[in-house]
Parts: sequence; C-alpha cells; structure tokens
Amino acid sequence: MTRDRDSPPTPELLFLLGMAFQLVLTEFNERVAAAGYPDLRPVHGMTFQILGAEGATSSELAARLGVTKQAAGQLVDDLEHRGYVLRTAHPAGGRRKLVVLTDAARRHLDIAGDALHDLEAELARRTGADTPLLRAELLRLVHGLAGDDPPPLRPVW
Amino acid sequence: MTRDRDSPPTPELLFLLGMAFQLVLTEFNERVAAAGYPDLRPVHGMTFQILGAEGATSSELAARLGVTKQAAGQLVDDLEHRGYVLRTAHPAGGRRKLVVLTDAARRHLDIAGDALHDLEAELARRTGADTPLLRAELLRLVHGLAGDDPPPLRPVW
DNA sequence: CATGCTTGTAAAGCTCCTTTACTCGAATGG
DNA sequence: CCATTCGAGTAAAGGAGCTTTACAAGCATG
Repeated sequence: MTRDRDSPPTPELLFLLGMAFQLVLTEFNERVAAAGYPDLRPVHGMTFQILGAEGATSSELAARLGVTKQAAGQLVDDLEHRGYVLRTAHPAGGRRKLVVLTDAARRHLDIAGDALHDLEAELARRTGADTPLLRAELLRLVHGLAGDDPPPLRPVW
Repeated sequence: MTRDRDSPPTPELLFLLGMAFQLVLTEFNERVAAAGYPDLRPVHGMTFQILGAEGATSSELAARLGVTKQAAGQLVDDLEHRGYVLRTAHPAGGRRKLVVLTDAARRHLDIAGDALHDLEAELARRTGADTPLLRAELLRLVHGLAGDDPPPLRPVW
C-alpha cells in the first residue's frame, strides 16, 4: 500500500466531499432563506422532518439529532416561540409531551422539499454532474460505512 | 418543474453528501487520533496544510480558513503552546510575523496524509464504491459551483 | 409502598467564534 | 520631516450553541 508519488493533482476525496456538501448546503440554505425563512437553519428543517406527521418527544428528537435532551429542549423552546411547533399532551401520559408541527412548519417542509428537488435538477444541468450516478456511489459509501441506519448528521468540524 | 411523486426512496443527494462527508471525516479523525494526535481537530490539519513549507501570516491564515484574524490568532496561540508552530520574524518586516511549522507539525502532516490515502483505498475495498469515479463527479460538481478556487471549508450546520 | 427508571427542566459552564477597540510599525505625501 | 494613514497583530468582552450537573415529576416494578 505504498503511496502513488505521481498521482493526478486532484484534491482529496475527503476534501471534495466536504466542499460539495458545503456548497450544495449553502445554496439550499440561501434559497430557503430567500423563500421567506431567513432565520431557519438546516437543523430546523431536520427537526421538522423528524417530527413529521406524528410528532415526537423531546428525548426522541434529541436521540435523532444526536444532541442532549436539554439541547433538544432548547431547540423546541425556540421553535415554539416562533410558532413552528407545539407541545401537546402525550397519549402515553407520564411526563411526556408530544412535540408536533404547526401548519407554518408544514409549509416550510413543502417549500424546502421543492427547493431541494429543484436544486438537484439544476446542479445536474449547470455542472454536468451525473447526479443519479453520484447518488448511487454515495449511497454505497454511506451504506458500506454505516449500515442501514446512519448516525445523526452533525456539524463535524 | 413538478415534483416526481413516485421517485425511488433514495435519500436526498444533499443528505448523502453530508453523511458521506461526516462518516469519512470521522473515520479519518479517529485514525489520526489513534496515531498519537487525540487533540488535533481537522481544522488543525487544515492549518498545517495552509502554512505548508513556506508559512504564512496570521491574517493570510485567517483568510484561507474563512475566519477573523482574531480567531486565527487564537488558533496560532494554541498551536504555538503545543509546539506545532512558531512565530518568526517576517522577511517583509513591519508588524508581520511569519507563522511556520515545527518538525512536530510536519510529522503530523505526513502521518495524516498517509492515513488519508490508506483510508480512501480501504473505502473502495470495503464499500465497493468506485472512488475515482466518485472523485470525478464530485470535482465536476464543486468546480461547476465554485469555479477554480473554492471558498474556505467551514463547519456548515 | 419504596425504589428505580425515564422524561422534562433549570442553571451553570465551556468552546469557539465574532465584535469592538486598541497598539505597533511602516509607507505615503505634503 | 512630520502627520496621516494603512495593515498586521492583540486584548477584552460577548454571544451562539452546545454540555454537564442537578433536580423534580410521573409511572412501573419489586
């Protein structure tokens, strides 16, 4: 496994992955902001997706986001103040509270989803990248490294 | 540009990019830590690469890292205390100081570089991903979005 | 019914960054 | 020759977003 001394001057795979992720995420985020959500970060959209149609408790949310339940609680506090989620009585009782989305959050989910699809189509056109192929290879990589359920997506730096 | 209602249940490209980046970076980071650098984060390796053979001023480093010069200065302080860099007199004079790597940092660069190459080779074997193809597609994407010199790689969340 | 488990919350602290504000050294221009 | 200006570096405070520590509330289980 010696190192190839005259390999092409392509940047490292890791670097390319990071740049691609950052560039696409930034573009996505800007579009969502321009669509009327300048103060929602990716983690908020992620939260909306996790809560989805059925809602979840703060602790479940914490586990899915990969943060402490306190951090999730603070996130829910913030989103509740801004009218994106509600804490309702949990059917299973106990101290549990079911955090559910408001219509405002559902609208955001729709808009963000559309933006994501539009963006991916545009990327293929603008850059000439074969996005289905890219997806397939990335899926292989992710699946091979993390199995069927990947860990929470966290800021990595 | 209507949305495909029965598209395959593949995760979004953006999500796949994020997961792939996180998984590979985490694995890389763990290997570097295991090789004797448990307290060097990716940003430190990035700094070493930027300083490279010729060094740079804190302000240049700040620009390359995409942070304020104060943040870069704090980073240099830390690395200096730990023996990875030195502030030397700058040939151009002025208040400038040239930040240069010590041998310890150069050793780290070598080891991290080897780890990165080994990791990429292993990824291809373990996951069956076509890494050259992946590189090529990612390069297209990145180049198409950011041109010849991509912006600094920052934590994105 | 005491114990323990899980959820939720409160408060403090930590890390890494920015903002604000300043100093130092050199170049520029009258 | 000196005043101005300009860029590099630094110092201090503050903030965003998390964790750690600690505790209270509700339920299950022996």
